[in-house]
Amino acid sequence: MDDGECSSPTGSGAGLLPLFGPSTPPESLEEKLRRLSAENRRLTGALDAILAGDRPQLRPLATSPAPSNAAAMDAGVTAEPRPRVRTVHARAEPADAEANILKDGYQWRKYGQKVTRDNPYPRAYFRCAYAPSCPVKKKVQRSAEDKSMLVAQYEGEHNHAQCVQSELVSDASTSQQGPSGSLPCSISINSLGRTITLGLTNQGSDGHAVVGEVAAPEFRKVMVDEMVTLLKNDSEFMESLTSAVTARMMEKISNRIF
DNA sequence: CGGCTTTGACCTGCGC
DNA sequence: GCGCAGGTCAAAGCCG
Ligand SMILES: [Zn+2]
Repeated sequence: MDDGECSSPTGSGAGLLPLFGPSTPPESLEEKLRRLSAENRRLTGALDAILAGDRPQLRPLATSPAPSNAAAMDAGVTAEPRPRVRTVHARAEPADAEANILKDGYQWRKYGQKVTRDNPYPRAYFRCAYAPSCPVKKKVQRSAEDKSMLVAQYEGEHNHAQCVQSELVSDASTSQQGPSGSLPCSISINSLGRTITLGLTNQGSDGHAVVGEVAAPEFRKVMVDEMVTLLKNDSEFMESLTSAVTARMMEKISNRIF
């Protein structure tokens, strides 16, 4: 194989937090909107705070096969191997998804492939092509439900640069985050953080109807706008979308990509 | 000829 | 101690 294009390792925090969920039975749309606005303001504040000062404090949320890294250590900044594990959900071309190839801009050397228990698709194990100087590893596996989605798990950080940053479309869909959203909505954020695509997938890999795309400078504003619009249309959908947006935002924040 | 994928074997942690 | 499941090794082979 050969490389060619590159992209940014859009790492994502491993945390999906149950922000919404508990109470939402009888609530006026207006009140809901106010609540969400407040929530958004809170998150914005948190974002600013985190962006202002470096705070590497992440929520150690375990997905399914949590690594044996306790990560409970703090202040110990010695020569810790930094077991940072980032999970990235990304869309891929059908051909790439079939071959478990995730274009992230780095050169990888495949060293194994196994079938896992709960996922019918095999999991591919990659190591960074820059032999042991760069100890980064990644596992790529197709999503069980959405066959066009690749779930990559990065471990470690690269110690070198890559060539070009290509557009890695990282996705967050409600199908993977808790019971709060069963609607098939999703949000995709370009790896450069320039554009945001809100989508409504139709249970399958092909039905990806783009709802809107916005530029980054108006990120928050448009996000709130979108929330309002969708709220007017369908509050349930909005809730799902909010969940997705929040998760994705937390991921972005965690990795300080902006 | 060199680097990389392929693929089954091997290793290891963990639960019973 | 055994078996399972996930992770890695390494021999063989493919391809430029
Ligand atoms: Zn690397």
